[in-house]
Amino acid sequence: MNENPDLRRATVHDVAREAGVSLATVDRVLNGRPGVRPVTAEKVERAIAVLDFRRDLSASLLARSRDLRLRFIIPDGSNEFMVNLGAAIARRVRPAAGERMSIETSTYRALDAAALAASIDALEPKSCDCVVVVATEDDAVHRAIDAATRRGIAVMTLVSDLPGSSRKHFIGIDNIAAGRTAGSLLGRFCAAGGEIALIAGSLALRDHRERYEGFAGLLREEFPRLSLVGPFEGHDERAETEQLVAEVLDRHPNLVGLYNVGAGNAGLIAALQRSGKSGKVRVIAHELSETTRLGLMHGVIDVILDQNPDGEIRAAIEAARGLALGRENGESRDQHPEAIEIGIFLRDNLR
Amino acid sequence: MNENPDLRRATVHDVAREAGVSLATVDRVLNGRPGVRPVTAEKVERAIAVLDFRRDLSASLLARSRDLRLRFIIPDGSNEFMVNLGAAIARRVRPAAGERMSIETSTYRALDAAALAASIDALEPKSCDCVVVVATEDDAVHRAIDAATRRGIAVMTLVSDLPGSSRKHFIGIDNIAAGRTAGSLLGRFCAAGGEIALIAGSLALRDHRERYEGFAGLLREEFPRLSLVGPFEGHDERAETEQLVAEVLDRHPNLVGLYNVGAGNAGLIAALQRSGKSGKVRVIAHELSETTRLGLMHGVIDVILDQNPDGEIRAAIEAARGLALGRENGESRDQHPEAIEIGIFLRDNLR
DNA sequence: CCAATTTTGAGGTACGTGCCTCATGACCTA
DNA sequence: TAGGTCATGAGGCACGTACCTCAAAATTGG
Repeated sequence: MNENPDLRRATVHDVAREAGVSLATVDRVLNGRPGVRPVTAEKVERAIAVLDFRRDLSASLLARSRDLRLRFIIPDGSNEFMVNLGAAIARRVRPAAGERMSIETSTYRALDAAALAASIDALEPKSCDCVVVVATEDDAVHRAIDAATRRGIAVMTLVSDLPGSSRKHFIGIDNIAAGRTAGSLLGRFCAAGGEIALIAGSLALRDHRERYEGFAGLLREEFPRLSLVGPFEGHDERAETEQLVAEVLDRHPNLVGLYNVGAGNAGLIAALQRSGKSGKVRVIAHELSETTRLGLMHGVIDVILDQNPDGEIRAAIEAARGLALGRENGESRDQHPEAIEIGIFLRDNLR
Repeated sequence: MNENPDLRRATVHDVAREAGVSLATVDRVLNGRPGVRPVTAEKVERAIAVLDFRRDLSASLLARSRDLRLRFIIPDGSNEFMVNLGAAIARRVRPAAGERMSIETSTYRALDAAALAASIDALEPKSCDCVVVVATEDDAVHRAIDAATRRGIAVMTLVSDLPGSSRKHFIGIDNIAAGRTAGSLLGRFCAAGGEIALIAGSLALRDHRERYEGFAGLLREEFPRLSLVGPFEGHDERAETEQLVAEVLDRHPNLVGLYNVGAGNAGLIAALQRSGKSGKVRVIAHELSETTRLGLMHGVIDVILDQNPDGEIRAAIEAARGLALGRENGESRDQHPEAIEIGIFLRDNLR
């Protein structure tokens, strides 16, 4: 049984009384308005700390009679994962509106870093409080993020990080751990030993590289009876991946396992089915989608590692609220958002 | 790019205008106060539907100047999972307070259905809006839940459901799917065939039974080369489970896999280590905890299926907000909370 | 049709915060 | 010391909803 000691949370009035100043001054400090001597501001800060005052976000947004404006910027195109991500965002628009958050989405041509940077630069603080971007590793993007931060827009990265920039949070999975998990599973699936092939989209992509490294490292450490073939790059293209996998299967007739760290799963599935090896080779791939779901159902794919777009979007929205609360305040009382878990799906626990 | 068509959400004022009644009448309808003719109420309901009016929960709680009161009732005792569940609740108390929700927890003696029922009966609608219980299958509990619902307290079940009662939602995993998933993994781990043992706490427990059935069914359907030994009941006791597992390992020297659907993992691990078979038998168990975490790290356990207490608590809180919004309204506009995913953990993706 | 009762309207105050104006006080500089 | 700038206080209105009172209107029963 928990009894709450302070039944009522502290309000700005309490802070004013505790600090021995007027409400107006507290307001000026809280909202970063000018005209407060450092000494006075310090008194207010102390009172805030003493009373553990936390601004009531709902009342705050109510008073401003404006919503917290959140914008997602994601790559467009046919990448099934990004489409799912967009759908996950759309799914959250209504519920978020109920909590006074308006969500907008814009897209940029996939891999077009300049376009992404331009999109970020176009944001004005008066119409956007927080932006969440699926970043590509690029200097222009890096600069755009820093500039947006300076303009007072909170920036977060999603799925793929841009460490070193002024982004407040990264929302996404640990791709090295994902690679190791795939290795751990495949190692147990193929206990008898043999060859395992690794397919990637491009090793220039940070997430693909990290998955590969985690996977290869784990096999080396724990399953010396398994030998790694590849990595091969299929550039996340259906046709190219299909041909690539067909060739690999052909050249390595005793292949026992296959790990695709990238996209292009439709091609992978087609090649496996065509070769007649479906079900005989253990297969792990990434991201739940219509395609991979079917792959699981038909027994072509054994395991899917998934980023859980819904969870990521939820975490992003929650983190945005957190940032909105602690903004402008001297102390950054932002807690890190919960880490995104790697979803592991077999045919039997498909959601 | 999404442009919001109706920039402003509808307010009670809009509803009053649309319905051609006064604000007071709208208020009476919205909050179920008496003194409104059915005809008039109908007009208001129509206006609400037309404008897609949704009460602003934050403003509502602000106006009432009281928080949404949520109570969790969970079993006490040494069950590590329940302790974790309690910790997950505690972790959410502060963040929830920031959204005007006060959370309290009470416990009852594990498996003591009468005590649970009494706890539920003791709740008054004026000090509790919503209660979340880890239910045991019992008629008295069933009745207590129905009575609470009649008193105007929303009830939800957590972890273990009580279907047929008036509980609004069940928050928990699909235990049949969990059992099937375990079977699917163990089947692939032990592709060469052999004997697999199943340990349960008690088959009288709904979740244990369901996991067992899912597991056994899947092995039968997909892995005929594997034969199931058991189920054996260890009553979720450390010592009893340890002795049980030791006996099973002794009597079945060629055992290739082991699935524990219940608790008592400390005993399981001890028995495996003592027998010298740790690492030679593939092991799947349930619930991340200090114990099972160590089991994973040391290679005694291969996979842990987890309920994700944090996710469950979060879902429960979100669902409670949803119920608070739609209460008293004629239409039940409650959407079902997201299903809880079965977490799958190996040594390599421990969170 | 009158009286009793029920239904409805009008308007106020409150919640915690944001934002505005205006007045007053303190401080500095010439 | 006068004139100016800057810091601070006092207070009000707004946001959307809850809840209250009081009066006016509509409906009902006899």
